Amino acid sequence: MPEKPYDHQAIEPKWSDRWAADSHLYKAADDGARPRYYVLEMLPYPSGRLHMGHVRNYSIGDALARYQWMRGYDVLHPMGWDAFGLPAENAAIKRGQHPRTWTVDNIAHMKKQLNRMGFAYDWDREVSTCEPEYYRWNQWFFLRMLERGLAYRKKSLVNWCPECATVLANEQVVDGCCWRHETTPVEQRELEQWFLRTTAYAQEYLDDMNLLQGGWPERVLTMQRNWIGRSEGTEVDFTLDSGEKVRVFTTRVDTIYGATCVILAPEHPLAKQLCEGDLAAQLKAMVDDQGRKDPENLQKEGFATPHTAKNPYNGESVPVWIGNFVLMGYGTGAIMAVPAHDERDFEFCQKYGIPIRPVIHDAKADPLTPPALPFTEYGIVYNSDEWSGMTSEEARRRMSEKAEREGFGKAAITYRLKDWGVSRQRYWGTPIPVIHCPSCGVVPVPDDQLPVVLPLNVTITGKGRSPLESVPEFVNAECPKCGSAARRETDTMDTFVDSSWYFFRYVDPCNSTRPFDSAKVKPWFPVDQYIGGVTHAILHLLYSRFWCKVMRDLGMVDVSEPFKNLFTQGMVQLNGQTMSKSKGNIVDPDDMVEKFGADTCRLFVLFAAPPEKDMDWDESSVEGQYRFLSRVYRFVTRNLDRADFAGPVQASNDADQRALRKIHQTIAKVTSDFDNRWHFNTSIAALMELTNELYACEAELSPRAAGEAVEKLVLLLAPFAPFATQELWESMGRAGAVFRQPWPAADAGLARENEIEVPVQVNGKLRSRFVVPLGLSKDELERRALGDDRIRGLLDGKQVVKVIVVPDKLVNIVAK
RNA sequence: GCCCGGGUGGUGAAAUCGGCAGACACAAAGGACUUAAAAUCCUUUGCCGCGAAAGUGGCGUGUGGGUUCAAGUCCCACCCCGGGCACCA
Repeated sequence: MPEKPYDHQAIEPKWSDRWAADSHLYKAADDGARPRYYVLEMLPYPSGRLHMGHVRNYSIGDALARYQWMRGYDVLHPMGWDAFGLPAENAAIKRGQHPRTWTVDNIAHMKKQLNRMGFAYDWDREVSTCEPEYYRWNQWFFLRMLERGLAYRKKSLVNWCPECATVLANEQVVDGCCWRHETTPVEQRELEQWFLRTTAYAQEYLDDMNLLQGGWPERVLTMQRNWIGRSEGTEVDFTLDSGEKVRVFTTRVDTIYGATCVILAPEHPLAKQLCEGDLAAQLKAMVDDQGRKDPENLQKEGFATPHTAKNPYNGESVPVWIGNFVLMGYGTGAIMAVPAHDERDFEFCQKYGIPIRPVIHDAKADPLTPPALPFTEYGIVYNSDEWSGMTSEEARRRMSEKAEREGFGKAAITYRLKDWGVSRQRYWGTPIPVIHCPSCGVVPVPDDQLPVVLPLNVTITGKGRSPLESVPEFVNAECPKCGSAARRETDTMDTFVDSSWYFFRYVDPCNSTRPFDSAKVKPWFPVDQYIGGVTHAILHLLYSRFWCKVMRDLGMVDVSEPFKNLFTQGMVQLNGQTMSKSKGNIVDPDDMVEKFGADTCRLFVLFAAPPEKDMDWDESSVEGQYRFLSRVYRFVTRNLDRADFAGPVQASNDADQRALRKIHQTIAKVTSDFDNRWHFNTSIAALMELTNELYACEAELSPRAAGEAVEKLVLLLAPFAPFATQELWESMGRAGAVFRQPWPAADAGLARENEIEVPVQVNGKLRSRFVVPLGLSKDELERRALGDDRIRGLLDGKQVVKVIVVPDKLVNIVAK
């Protein structure tokens, strides 16, 4: 058969249409004995177009899924859609387009694009988080949390993005600005908001990290650890002169004899009482100022109150100050200042002339030489009554015990993590299912009235109130308890709620009586491999861990952690900036797909860099991938006539042996890349090497060897280039989907080289090489190396001190 | 400031366990085929020398030291780039 030119435009649409109409090809068996579950981190947003960042992400997951299929595993690899409350959606509504219609249209477009790219998702398990049915289960979860005290409503200072006109979670504030609007500083507003008690599991997040160790990147675990911010310390009550107690938190109770004042956060509830007259105004000014701190150049400021507080350990009364650097949101909102042993306290007390009294000395230094201040390390306690002479560690423990025994404090653990503020004043999101009744208060919407759906006749103003408030049909409700007129909650949930559990819903996407059937979920969990960007290390990935633990406590799942393995792929950057639709610097795959085809496009993104590495977008080398695919295509098509696919494989000549060796070396290489490190750039390089080798010995190949070459080449390439390989598979007269074929096994015997070139070094410098049979003994290698003509010349007049022989690797002669 | 990554040809990169640095590509140059072009195929290509040539010598993985027969890889110090954290008591 003559070779055929590779024509992606003829081949690819043919298969993408067939696959789209035949989606059961992708369906994994529910009763598979050893299923694998691969999830690509949440979903393209239907408001955006597919860009190269997505293509890279999906190409990685797709190659893995196809490989696992070929290894005989049932693989669940579904796809879903998220709707974000983005300006784009809001703009659609403003244009008078129904947001749902608009979204559905965009999903259809996105699906077409993904289909055109040949990504092998299980479309039947698609989950769309913007569906009322998904809202229903978000609401159902919310109500379960409300019942258990895991959801609550509280008035508090919250982050407000003026651009989004909504509240943000702490996790969504980046450098004091909104994560979506990097130049818009976040304001602090006091609002009544809904929270989810993520802190209930603070310790569990840390403890369960040993389930994730090894499977998650260390970097992500560290970020979460920092974010959770566990500190062990002591809470101690200082007694105010007014008789009231003020509780401080410290990790260094061993330094308490060095406490020379107590400092309260300006927002501390006691601060108002302690500041009268002029001080009240000063306090108010400081509280107002707290909201718009410039994180870059913060100055420590404070002022003294006329009050004192008594240290329960030494009975000393120290002045009470108000300080802007003391955070209300951490610990108790009050500290004891030990300027000698804390850098911040030192700076503050020096500025205001507050005494500095050292009580810890360096264990390695002379006790009589005071340490350079501030001395913040552990050491030996002195000047501290009966505690003097103890190590810091011992004093911390025993002083905490005393506090507890005598009732003025206790050992305490504090976390930096705060509860998740989920209220949003956006249109787009799951309505929070409660009703405010003038007589009954906050009343949950009964389960049988779920879902509470978003109204359609809404105007988006972008002003500071939820758009839902202006829709009377939505707002006006009846109290489920007493039946009187009531007001429906107009806050919607953060859309991170959607992404917190969608991968459970994938398993049972059409369930209309529960979020999912636990029995169906069981065999698939935890997710074997989750693939996504590192950007969600402390957002989505922490929320998902929270949700999973809640579901476990509800008895719905029997895993504590949702994702066994996490892979964070590198970002695709354009001119140094991460490609993202919010920045508008996206590169659409359409042009490349049109010109070179989806297979080329996928090969290209996989070949450009290992998947965990960030890559700068530069498509100048894409033609090389097209050439490679064409070379493969031509090799296969022109060898089809003579190729013999049946019977035992045997080398009948040198060319056969060369080809078979390379084939099996390549199988081993690609297999190990899949099993170990996913460096598909080297897998593809190995396939190019194989192709080059096959071209070189093509003329002499026996029919059986040619058949073997064709078959293995096509199978090995199948995870990366599904369209071309499917076409070739069919042209080979084979039936079915190529990615359902068994993955080829490497034959170590055929892969073995029988000769090897061994370099010879003299004093570590390469001087010669010679070819020897593989497995030659050390002695023989040494004898041959020393007998080499070039080496003999170089060693002339020198003394051979030592010969290092690494069998099948190298010989190094040390000579003087 | 603290904690992670990373720094290799003109470019993307490879070297997986301390063993031939630059695989595989891109780009470039030259050649074959062609009336011509495209496509394809072949050759050269880390840097600096010597040689008419086959060859051959030196240098070379951010910098400076060290360990080792042998270092891109291990150790110490430093520089640069990227990311995370940063009044968390």
